[in-house]
Amino acid sequence: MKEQQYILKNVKSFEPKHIFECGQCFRWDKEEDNSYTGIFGNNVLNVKKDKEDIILKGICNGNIEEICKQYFDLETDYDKIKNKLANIDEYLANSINYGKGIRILNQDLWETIISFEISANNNIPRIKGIIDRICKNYGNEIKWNEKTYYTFPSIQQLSKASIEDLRKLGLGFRDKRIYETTQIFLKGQMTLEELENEQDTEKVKEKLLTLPGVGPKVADCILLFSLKRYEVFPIDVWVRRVMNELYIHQEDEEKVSKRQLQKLAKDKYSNLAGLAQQYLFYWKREA
DNA sequence: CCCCAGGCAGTTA
DNA sequence: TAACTGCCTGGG
Repeated sequence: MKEQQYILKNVKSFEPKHIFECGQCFRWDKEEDNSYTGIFGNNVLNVKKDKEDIILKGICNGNIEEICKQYFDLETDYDKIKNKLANIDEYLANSINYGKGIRILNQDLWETIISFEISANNNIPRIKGIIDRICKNYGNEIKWNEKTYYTFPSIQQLSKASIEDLRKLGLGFRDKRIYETTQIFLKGQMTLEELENEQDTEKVKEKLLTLPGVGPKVADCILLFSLKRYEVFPIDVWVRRVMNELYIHQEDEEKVSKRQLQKLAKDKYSNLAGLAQQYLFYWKREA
């Protein structure tokens, strides 16, 4: 495949650092020139901000423009979304100001399911390392600029890994969960299509929750980061921290349940709760 | 040495 | 249904 390039002129709401470091993805790495290189699908891409332009360059399996429009959610008007959210309260307005270039990527469902199962009780550097090793061992090679990159393995490719193989890659207790989830999709007991085609968010979530390694938080991440459900509100330790700090009296912090936080988020942010979560999360982690 | 990290699953009360 | 606990592993 040949290298392609696509330049976004004068684009608003697109900051590589915000997009790749707001916690939604694990396969983008910062380069020395502050650009980011990542792998998604069968594409390897470098994203560089140059003043008001975004330069997208890499090896694409198809037309780079169409692929990037889809992956970077370029059809969505983030200015409109941010205006709505910023009007909700001052805290949100501040956090949006901090992560104004965030976009929710349109990520592959299979990769997102496995990646967030791996994220359980884990930290980001280690999650990235584990996923790297999985791709190196079971994905396809793509060469670009003298470097070799690896795609995320398909269901069939990952099914070649035994529980012991996965343990050797450093998955720890998550090995069995990943193995069993892979088997479920390999055997067709659940399909990616049925998840993608189901319109009712609660029904998709119920299905996701039957997978080993998928609990409420992981299910919400899959819904938000791959299935475009902007209304879900994944609560992890950081989101709990930021919600406590902003909305809960200190003496009540221990008492407020996850369920109550969910209700609070829904009441405040309604159908944009997931986007609010991203801005708050990024702000709390960076600031 | 201990503690924790973007939770889940299994067990109690 | 809420509360509690163990879990692989690597870094601070």
